[in-house]
Amino acid sequence: MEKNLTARYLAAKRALFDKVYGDLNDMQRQAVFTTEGPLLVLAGAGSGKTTVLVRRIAFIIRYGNAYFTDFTPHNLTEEHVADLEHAIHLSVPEIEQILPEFIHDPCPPYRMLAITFTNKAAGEIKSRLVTQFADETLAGDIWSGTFHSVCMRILRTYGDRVGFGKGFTIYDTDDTKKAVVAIMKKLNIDEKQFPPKAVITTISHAKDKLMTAEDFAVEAGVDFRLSRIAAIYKGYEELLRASNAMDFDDIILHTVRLLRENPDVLSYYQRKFKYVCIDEYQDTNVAQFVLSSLLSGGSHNLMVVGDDDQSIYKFRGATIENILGFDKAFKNATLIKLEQNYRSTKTILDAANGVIGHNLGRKGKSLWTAGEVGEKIILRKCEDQMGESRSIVDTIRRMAETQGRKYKDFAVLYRTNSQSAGIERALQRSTVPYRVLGGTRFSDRKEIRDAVAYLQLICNHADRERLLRIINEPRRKIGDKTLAAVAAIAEEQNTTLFEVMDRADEFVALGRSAATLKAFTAMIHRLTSLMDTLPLPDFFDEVMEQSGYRQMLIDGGEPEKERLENIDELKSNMMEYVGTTTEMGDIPSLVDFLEEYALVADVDKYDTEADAVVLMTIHSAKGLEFPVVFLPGMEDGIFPGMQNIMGGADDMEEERRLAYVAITRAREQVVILHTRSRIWYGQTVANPLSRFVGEIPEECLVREDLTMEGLAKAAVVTTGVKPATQPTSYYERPRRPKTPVHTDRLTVGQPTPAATAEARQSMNALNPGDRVIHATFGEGEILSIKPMGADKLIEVMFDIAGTKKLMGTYAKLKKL
DNA sequence: CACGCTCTGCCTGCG
DNA sequence: GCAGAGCGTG
Repeated sequence: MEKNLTARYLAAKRALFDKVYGDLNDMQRQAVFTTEGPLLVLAGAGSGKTTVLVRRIAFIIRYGNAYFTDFTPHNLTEEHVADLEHAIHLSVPEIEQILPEFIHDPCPPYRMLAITFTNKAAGEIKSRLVTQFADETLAGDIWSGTFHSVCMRILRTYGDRVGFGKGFTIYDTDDTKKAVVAIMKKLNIDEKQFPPKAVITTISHAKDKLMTAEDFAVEAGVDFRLSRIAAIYKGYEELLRASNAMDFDDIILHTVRLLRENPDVLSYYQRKFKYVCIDEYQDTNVAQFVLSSLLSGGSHNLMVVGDDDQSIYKFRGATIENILGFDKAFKNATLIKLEQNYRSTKTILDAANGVIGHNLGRKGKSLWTAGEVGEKIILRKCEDQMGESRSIVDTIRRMAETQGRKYKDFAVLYRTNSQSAGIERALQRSTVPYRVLGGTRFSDRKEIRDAVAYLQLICNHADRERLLRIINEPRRKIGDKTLAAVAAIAEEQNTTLFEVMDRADEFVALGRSAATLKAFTAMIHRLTSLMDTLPLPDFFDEVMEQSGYRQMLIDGGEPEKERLENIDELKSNMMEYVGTTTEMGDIPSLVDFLEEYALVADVDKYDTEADAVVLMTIHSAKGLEFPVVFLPGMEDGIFPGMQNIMGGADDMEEERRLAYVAITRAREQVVILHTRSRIWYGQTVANPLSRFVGEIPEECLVREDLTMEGLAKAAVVTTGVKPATQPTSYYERPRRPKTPVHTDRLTVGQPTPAATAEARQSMNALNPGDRVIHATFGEGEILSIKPMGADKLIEVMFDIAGTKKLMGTYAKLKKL
């Protein structure tokens, strides 16, 4: 009897939770309610991944392990259980009033850690958490951020334990490159034989795997190539140490080292974090995997969300094995798959499933939808990249007109940034508004880097790379010779460049340059003393004035105008930064700003509001969705790229995942484009259709041929081979079609140079119902007119020749 | 030391 | 096809 009551109580409780979370599907709900132990949520594209993540965090904070716990109050009565059973008929808000009685071991917000990859994702999680809680501060207490920001928060407290001073600097990829090149020069290593880019990638991947310079040297052994890189790695590490700086990889690496080497610190964080959640787990590398296990090592409540099929960042160190081997790495892990897709049509999902199904190394998911079949995927062949670009613009214009779509409904996603140029040109000629994402980032512009380098040097005089960057910018007549002398003295005295310059008059070797060098350090000292007395933007103005940087740009005149504007833009970023942070109470220091600046990428991110077609790489489109997606350049040699065709099977699988990501960005319509021939890196190539397109089920596709050949054939089909010599009796007798003929599979085209403005004009004047005359077919009546590319498909019922479909520009119809 | 010419090499890119 | 790097000259 007692046992029965308990069972009824638990069932009633779970039914109530199920009803309140009824807006989620079964799998999503299970993920939300599973709070204890390692949990892997395999979330397919568009399956509500972020929703689950956010709702689960909110659930744990509010109710703890309320759903799955078998805990029952000891004073359970028949009456109470009956009440609970009846409560199922109440409304959701009413039930929510009851739920607090089931709270079991809830988690205080500050013991919750949520890690994402991008600032954008972190921002989205934060804002969605705020809407989950009425109390904003509750959401604010949650530790949520990127891997790097979370690690920085830890390193800011304990950085000294791994040998970094308080104000350590973060080196970005450009600083790293300069440093590595400098080391290579010093070690006399030929840049031709060892391209710095490859060296940097190798070092970065070593760091991703938690390999130190010593580890790397051991692994390299006697291998000539690797041991040279090991030497560079070692020199680079020493340089970073001397500059009191870390690169991005180091931020993770040193945090792991800190936790591994300091049991007290590890134990503090393990006790602190009761729940750890990692987003985009398929993108994690070895270091991040180790970090996740360390931080969650106290409670073992590690939840990871990801999609092995969307792992597209192997090239920057991600190991798909983290997600594939999660259950092996964490015993008793729960696996939940989210396969219901709320984004795309059935056709799009069938296509995506068809493609990804060709991969072997995957957990195996199959997306499905309760939604509609939708439009077929258009597979369009164009003559060249010009035709490809134009047809995209034409289709956008047509769909905007006929389907009432907004421009922001369209995205053009390509494999490489270089593909954007042609499409941009076509868009520029039209009136279609567009934006291009990617390319040079704001923070990568030279003037921005220079300006920030001044600030960084002011904060950290030891910063060698930043000093070298701006020492002669503007020109101060401090050339390579002088700097080499300074560097030599610094080496000998085992001190920093700045220190030597500061005491330049003490070194005979510096001779006449001493005064110039001292003038420079004096300026930096002067600015350093101003640092804490002025508000940040005013201080920045002062730096730009005293350094002469602003004057240099002004003197540069018209060509430097944009740079000057960018400097002002940076200042307004600062004003914004000061404005937002002071609201939260702290007065932001220069150090705070620089850290934020190093960690937070550009502000000029994708703005969903502006009504414009958006162009970007498939990589940057991950996580986004659009009603209509164009995929130009679907050709073997472009996508998959040549280097992936030559590479191993793993590379091809990654490339295929990228194709999967591309297709699943679309909600309603995909247009795949390829060309007969195109100019690719200055060479004319005729690529075969992408192998990935061949993996899409044929019934998902509808083909269009806009090549010259295709158009010629279409013209033959619609207007007859040699119309003038064909007897009219050859054609069937007049007959109205019983049902409108579908034009789907008809090959249609855009106007060729032959299409004169005159032809277009006369075509535009035509309407269904008009009587027309054709050179060959004689008189007839227009049944319908459909836009096709830039042209029109006109269906005419001729009195003698029967019903024909004609391309407007070829048909030369005359209105009667 | 600054400018201009030629040569090369080229995918994707968060923090 | 184009941009950035490197080299040579005024």
